[in-house]
This record gives sequence, structure tokens and C-alpha cells, in this order.
Amino acid sequence: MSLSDEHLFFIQLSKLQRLYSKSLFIRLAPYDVRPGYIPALFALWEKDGLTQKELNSFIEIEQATLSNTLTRMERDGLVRRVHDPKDRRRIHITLTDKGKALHPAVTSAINDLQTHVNTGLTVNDRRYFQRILKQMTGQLENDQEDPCLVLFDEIVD
Amino acid sequence: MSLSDEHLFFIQLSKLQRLYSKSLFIRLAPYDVRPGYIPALFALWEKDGLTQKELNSFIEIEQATLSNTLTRMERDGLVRRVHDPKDRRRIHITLTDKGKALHPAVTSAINDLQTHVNTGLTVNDRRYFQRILKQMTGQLENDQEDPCLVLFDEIVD
DNA sequence: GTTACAATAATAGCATGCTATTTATATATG
DNA sequence: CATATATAAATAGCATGCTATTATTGTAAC
Repeated sequence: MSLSDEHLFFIQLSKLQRLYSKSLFIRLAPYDVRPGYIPALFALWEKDGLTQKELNSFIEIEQATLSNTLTRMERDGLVRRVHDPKDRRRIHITLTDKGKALHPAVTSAINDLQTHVNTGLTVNDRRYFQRILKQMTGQLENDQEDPCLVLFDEIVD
Repeated sequence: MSLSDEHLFFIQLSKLQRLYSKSLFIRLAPYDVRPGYIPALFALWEKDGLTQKELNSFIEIEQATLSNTLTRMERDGLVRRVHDPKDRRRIHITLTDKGKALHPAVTSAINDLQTHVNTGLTVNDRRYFQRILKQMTGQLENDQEDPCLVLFDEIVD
């Protein structure tokens, strides 16, 4: 029997995320792309040469996480860090030729996987799922953004 | 604009998972419980004293991951490792008094959070969501379990 | 101009996952 | 019995996330 698995939403959610990540890892490994690079790559393919700060504003991870991810992407030859001559605090993130060239292959690898994941689902299923996903995400964002409310509740209690 | 976010399912999924994990972290921290302990705790609350191997069979993470998680749980005073005298390769995982006592508090913290996440959703929404979640999980499991099929496809091509 | 503050990025340290390898112990076979 | 194999758990090393801190550089106010 699978004890916790059947009961806890969090465990099911984590499992799906991990499986998805692993499948992506396998499909993208030949290109030296890891799942964690995807948000940065898509942002840079849209607009190359953003500063790290700007790039960060498009990606919902913490600044420190992005910095580390960029270090790995640099190591793997996908991007370069270029100092801004006018403001030496800023670093522009530039795609290498390799990084640019990967756009079509990576995009289709991801689409392929998504198609596989969508197998057995209708368009409606997918829309419905996305709607609920966003609804839940909104609830959790508001859970964390309003510590004041939590505090208020506690005081009232 | 949010570039990748709007488009990539994987990014939305990861975001929900991370937000959920963070909310759990905040709610469970007072009990020295981390989100990663949840599967093991629920399994042990159901049946204490399992060997690591048995425990692992109830939890869908890798053996090495479980071993590391148990080390942290031990450090935090939730479980103990007890050598099996009959077979010294085996280790039984035993809840401490503290670990046992946390059952009701942790369960209700998780339920509380789930209630919060469910806000704005009907019972049907939740059932539908779970159905699709499982469907997708199944697709990905079969993606990874059948490398032969992939190989076969490649050969045929 | 110096001193204080703000802004940007990097680093340290931890949690949680993975794969691959190692270590320790048991068992089976010659 | 000795050696080979199997099983159980731990360890090494990496990816990806987080928070907190530090370092560097720019700006503003005296």
C-alpha cells in the first residue's frame, strides 16, 4: 500500500514535478541544458543582453539562485557575463553562439515532452488544469505575502 | 511581461511546488519538521520500526535520498536508527517520543494549508485536478520506465 | 570630499532531490 | 572453508531551490 502517497496532495505534486524535471533532464542533457536553465534561456532568447537584475525580474526565482544558475550556464558555454562599463555594478547576460543556436532544438524537446504528458487529455482538461494550477498558486502567494494578516489573526485570537 | 511563465507548463508546475514547499516549511518549522520529512513521518506514524528498505518501499524517493533525509530527521530528534541484531545490514527506523507526539500537530498544519490552497475550488475541481495530476504522472512514469520503446522507435526510424 | 545610504551581484550555508559508488554483511557454491 | 555474489545502507558529488550575508560600486547629503 502507498500510505502517504494516496492522501497527501503535496506528495503527488512533488512527484509530478520531479518526474517532469527528470524527463527534461534526460531530453536536454545532450545539449548541455539542465531544466533549471529553461527560464533564463527563454527570457534571453526573447531579449538578449539583459542585466542580471532585469533577467531576474522575468524569472520567479531568487537573485542568489539565478546567480548560481548563471554560473553553471556560463560553465556549460551557454552565456557570458559582461560588465556594464557605465555602471560597474551591473552585469549583462549575453548568449553565446551555442546558447543562441539551441533555441529550436530545446523548444522542440520541451514541446515533445509536453505532448507526451498531455496524452490522454483533452484541450478542456488542460485548460481546466491550468486554471486550477493558477488558482492554487495565487492562494499560496497570498499566504506568503500577507504575514500581517496572519499576525492579525493571531492577535484577534 | 512574464515571458516564459505564461507559456511553459513546467515552470508553472515548479512554481506551485516551490510555493507549497515554502508554506509547509514555514508552518512546520516550529516542530523541527521539514517538508522532506513528511513522507517518512506519515509512513512511520502508520507503522513504526520499519527497516529503511521497507520504509523506502512506501516512499517514492531514491534510497540515497531517504538515507540522507533520515540523517537530518535523526539530527532533529524525530527518529532513531536501530541495528537489527539478526541481520546487521538492516537498520530499523524508530520514532522518538518527540516524533510520535508530533502526529496531530503536523497533520493539522498540513490540513490547514491544504484548506487554504483549496479556497475558491469546488470538490469537483479538486477531483478533476487530482485525476489529471495522476494521468500526467502516469505518462511520465511510462516515459522513463520504457527506454526500450524509445530505443525501438529510434531503430525503426 | 567624506560619510552614509542604496543598489547590484556574489558567496556561504542549508534542504531536497538525483546517480554512481563504496562499505558492510549475509549467503551460496565450489 | 574460501571465494563469489547478493543485499542493505552510507557516502560522494552534483542540480536546484532558499535565506542571510558580504563585497563592490554608485549616489546623495553634509
